[in-house]
Amino acid sequence: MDDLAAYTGMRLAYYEEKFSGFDPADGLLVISLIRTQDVYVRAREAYLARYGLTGSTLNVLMFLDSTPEERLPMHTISENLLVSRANITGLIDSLEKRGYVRRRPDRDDRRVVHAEITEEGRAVLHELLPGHFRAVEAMLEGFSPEEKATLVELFSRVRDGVAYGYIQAARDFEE
Amino acid sequence: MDDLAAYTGMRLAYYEEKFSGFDPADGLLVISLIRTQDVYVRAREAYLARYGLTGSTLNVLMFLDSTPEERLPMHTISENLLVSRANITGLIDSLEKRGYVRRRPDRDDRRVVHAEITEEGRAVLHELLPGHFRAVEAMLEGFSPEEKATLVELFSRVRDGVAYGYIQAARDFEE
DNA sequence: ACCGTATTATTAAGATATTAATTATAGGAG
DNA sequence: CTCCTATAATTAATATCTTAATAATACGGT
Repeated sequence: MDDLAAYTGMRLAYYEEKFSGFDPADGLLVISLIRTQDVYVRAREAYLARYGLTGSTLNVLMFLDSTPEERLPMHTISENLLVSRANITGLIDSLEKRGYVRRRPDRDDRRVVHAEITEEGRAVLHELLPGHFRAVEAMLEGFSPEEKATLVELFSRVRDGVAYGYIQAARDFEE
Repeated sequence: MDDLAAYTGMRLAYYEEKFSGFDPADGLLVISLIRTQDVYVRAREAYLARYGLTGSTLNVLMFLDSTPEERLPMHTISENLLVSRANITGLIDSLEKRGYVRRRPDRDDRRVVHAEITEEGRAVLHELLPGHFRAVEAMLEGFSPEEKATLVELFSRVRDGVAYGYIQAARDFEE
């Protein structure tokens, strides 16, 4: 048991007693998920900070870099990256200021603004990605392909559970 | 394949070609982790918003509610919840304003300030927790005990991987 | 007892995110 | 053609979190 389990164990035993029927295993799973993402994201942020980027700006650059299209409308970036349009406006502002992306008007629809990665953007991205990929591979080198596949499948089922369980159950309880 | 995989598949195939040796399975795993936590956290925030709380304020209330001690020093809360002390100051400010917690001076060390949950804090917490626990159980009802245990163990190994892989590899690459 | 170093909590400054309001443009119903 | 509604991006207002600076206190070595 690592200190996460020791810490959460105390809380979960308390709530198991107080709300009989609550399974501490469920609580541990949820806390494990959140802590694991937190630990990973913090490590990644620390690495990206050397290049003046954050996880969010990296996501935008990678998305613009890897799509077949030359450029993409703001709302497309927003929808794919699951962040608000207002936030995309700010992220593109930040990247544009450094010359990593460019804004372009849409040919047909004057409401639409496209964003496009520049050569400078590609340069910094391709400078940092090898270290990033190597880090991810090192992080996961202890996992077999089967274990990785299991994890991805379980993640997918947790997301389904959120949609068809968490939200629904919370609504039921409200009534 | 859900739309997460469809979306990430495009990116990952691109980077697999571009940086040969990068395993798309690793990329998918990392994106799955982040998306899964994101989906869960957003659903939880939506539920907690009905009670005027956030995930962070809930964590503080649960931590103060479930410890054997009457009250806890600010720095103890900070360390256990893995957030900065400045942030704990703000969260306790916010909860104190609503009467859910109380600040108390330390008997011996005048630098130390303790926080303590109030009856009002316990009342709102115990009002929302049954729905919260029920939601978590509903979310995970499709998982066997073995699958839950597997997931928790794999999470633990991912965290180890971050510590001994991601950070180390990033440092190596830097030199 | 005194000094220099730790540590605790807070405040200040800055980054990043969200929702709601605003402005401009599109596009369909009549 | 003209409204009316919908959509795109931005701006404004907030909230939350982080790091760095600050102020008060503690404590060990001499």
